[in-house]
Amino acid sequence: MLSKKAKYSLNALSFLGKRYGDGPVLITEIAEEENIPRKFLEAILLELKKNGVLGSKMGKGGGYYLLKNPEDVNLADVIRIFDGAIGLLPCVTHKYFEPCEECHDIETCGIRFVLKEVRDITVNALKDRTLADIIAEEKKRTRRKKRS
Amino acid sequence: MLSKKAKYSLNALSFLGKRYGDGPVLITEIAEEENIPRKFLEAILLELKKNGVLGSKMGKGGGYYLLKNPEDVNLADVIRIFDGAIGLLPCVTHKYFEPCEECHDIETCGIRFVLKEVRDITVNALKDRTLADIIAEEKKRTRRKKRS
DNA sequence: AAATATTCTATTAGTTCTGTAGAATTTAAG
DNA sequence: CTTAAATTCTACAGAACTAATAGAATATTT
Repeated sequence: MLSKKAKYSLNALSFLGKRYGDGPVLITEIAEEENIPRKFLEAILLELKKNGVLGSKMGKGGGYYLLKNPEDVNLADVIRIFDGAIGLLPCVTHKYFEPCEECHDIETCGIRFVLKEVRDITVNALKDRTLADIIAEEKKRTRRKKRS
Repeated sequence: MLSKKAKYSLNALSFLGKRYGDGPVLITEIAEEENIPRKFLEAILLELKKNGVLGSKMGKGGGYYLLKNPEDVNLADVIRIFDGAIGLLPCVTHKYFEPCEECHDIETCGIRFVLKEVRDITVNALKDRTLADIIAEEKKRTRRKKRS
């Protein structure tokens, strides 16, 4: 399961994705529109900035904005910022690698091998999907709903 | 990431899978062999029994044993027992379904649709893999290592 | 009856998660 | 150069969850 931070970050990024190229957007506006606690959102946006996803402008007329095109922001990268590794065990990740204490031999561990396959499948699925997909899907469904 | 309970359960089940058909195995033996805290393992095995994965026998000569063939125990079912839903959001699961509080409209939510796709991919990968795969992989790697 | 195991009930220390409060800093505009 | 409007930084706190332990109760075999 995603943490609230990771989930809220997807909400905020989708919102900023729709505004891509329009200049800074206020934290308050994002918070109100996406139903995210204002102060909590502050920390989230700051973290996204530190990780090179968002840019910001301080002072009057300031706010946050997406740095990259929505189709260049994949979900694996975003989720990892807040929730860390996507794999189910530390020993099947690259960045957060750590051997299990209880493991006899990491080289022959069957659990590790099988869960590594699962990790690769999931990570690839998340890497293949971007903010642009989320935005496009929402637009498609909204249109379809309005027509009926 | 898997909880310790889920991880330990895979260790214990792999161990019991190798003993499938040999009758009850002592908690203590599993705990020692798999480096799992004895008392903690008790709770895990009991949970696996309540979920129809293991059988047990009390008293002298008792212990735990796998009820089904290792190739009929898939990883999705095991993981769900301890860690609940595999999907990244409550709104993309069946059993643990719950709408997000912050969501405007669950029917048009793009995040939901995209993460539902990812969920299905991951769940299918876990359903396709069983205790038999873990055991076979471990044997293969142990043989290969011994030869060299 | 004794020995051996599982089963049940409670508890606890530590960590993480979600969220809040308030002060400090930066920027734009008048 | 002052004021208003923003982000940024530091600190904290309650709630929930995790990992693990302790001990008594129950069941089974010999």
